Amino acid sequence: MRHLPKVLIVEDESSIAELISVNLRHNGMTPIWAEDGESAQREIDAVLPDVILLDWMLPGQSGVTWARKWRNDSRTKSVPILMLTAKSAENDKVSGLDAGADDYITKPFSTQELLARIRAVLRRRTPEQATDSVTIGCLQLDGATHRVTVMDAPIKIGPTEFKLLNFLMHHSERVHTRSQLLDKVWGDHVFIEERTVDVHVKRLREALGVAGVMVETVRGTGYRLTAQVQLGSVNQA
Amino acid sequence: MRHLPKVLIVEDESSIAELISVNLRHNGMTPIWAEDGESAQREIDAVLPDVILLDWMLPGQSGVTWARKWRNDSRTKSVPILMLTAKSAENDKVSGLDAGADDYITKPFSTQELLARIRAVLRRRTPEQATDSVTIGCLQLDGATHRVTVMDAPIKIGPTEFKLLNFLMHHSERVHTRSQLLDKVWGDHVFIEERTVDVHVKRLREALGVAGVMVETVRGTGYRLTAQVQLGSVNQA
DNA sequence: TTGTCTTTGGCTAAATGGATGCTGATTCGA
DNA sequence: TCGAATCAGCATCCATTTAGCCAAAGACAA
Repeated sequence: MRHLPKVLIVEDESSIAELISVNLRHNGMTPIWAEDGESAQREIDAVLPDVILLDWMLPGQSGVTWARKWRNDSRTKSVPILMLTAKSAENDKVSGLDAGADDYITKPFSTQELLARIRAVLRRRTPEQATDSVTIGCLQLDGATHRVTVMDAPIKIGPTEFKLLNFLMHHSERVHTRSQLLDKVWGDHVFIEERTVDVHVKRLREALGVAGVMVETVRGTGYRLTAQVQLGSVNQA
Repeated sequence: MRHLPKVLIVEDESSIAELISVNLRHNGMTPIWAEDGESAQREIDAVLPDVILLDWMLPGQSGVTWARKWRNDSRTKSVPILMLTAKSAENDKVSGLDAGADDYITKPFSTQELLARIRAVLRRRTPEQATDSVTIGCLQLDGATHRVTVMDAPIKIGPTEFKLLNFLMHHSERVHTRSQLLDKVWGDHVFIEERTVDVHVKRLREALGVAGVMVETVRGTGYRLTAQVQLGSVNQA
């Protein structure tokens, strides 16, 4: 059973917020209302929502400011934001998307459209990022502290390589195609060339040093992390 | 040869359709153009496309209607649909998402974006290949890790030999003619010399080392994988 | 701004796939 | 039993595919 998606509505007009809430509730979602950015922040601190509906016009700081703030916070970075903009002011769209909104909806909007778009962003699978620690062979990764050690020696590793390694270690001894890696590590809404995975694999190997050989290429298929490193070719002598 | 993804473009404006077609063709896809829903339906009946690009505004029934129809048809149910919506008609953008579209793109769009989304949608929908594992005698093949072991020793094997072995192991103790193998392992659309199977069987035997004898030749017929290896020659005894 | 990280595209080396022709083995009829 | 016909094994060549790698451009944060 899937949990009910929590939708944080940041909207100063209570009538609109109420209207949206009723609709969301009728469609199996849990609305949470905040009338300004500050209280929205408190709600986010308490429970991380699945989607944020953000009014462009808010008392105090504008919605764009909050969007940018949340987008920069690692905790809320991956929460989709839908901007509600008045009229179809083109500039709003630009700055809204610029601030990191995932979509924008112009008021007045039909509830059908709103629901459809919320569902659309919910449908996107966010990348899996486990935060526990794993050990594979001489490799050790701590999800909480973002630290990787090879034979107890800490190594320097970039953010993407970390995410990639995190996924591979949680799903080791198994081949992943580049597509699967893009979906699982980057998320399925990103538009990235498959070959880009190669580059990150290369850099991951580089960063791992001697343990780099644990990242194996499975030609024609993808990549695999293994503890059982093939030392030489084992076919007939 | 990998099959080119077929993209059905349902768009009444020939200039746009042409533009998209050119771009698709340049990126290794096969565009098929239909002016309206009816002809699109005919194209679908003929050959099932891999993706449908559907204009929201169509003569006759609107795109949403067709999307819903295709989404409910078992044959087309799993074909991803990308809706093309006109930006000017903000209010009309009651999205086709609820009708079952997988994504939507607002016109005008960049060709980059269009291609990226098509690729993303193709990636997402690609079914996983069988990843179970089989054991025949001392031979073991694991689809998930893409590994083959002979007496627990991993062996090096190329993609085609892997597929061949995978098939043979799933259908062991049975003779397969060369053309059956071509159909089942290579696919029934390829045109390859039957003798080429011999070459791959040879390479497979080589890769299997001592277990190579498990791949038996049935003269005049084809090949068979067996656990009960005949040790001596079986001529007149 | 600068420096770091990400992404892309191109180039190259290596691996792989497929065809072909030769050779040895097997079958079968005379 | 011999010899022709057939069939599979095998080596090798060439074209294609694929992954590694690099450099440059873009994004982004400090």
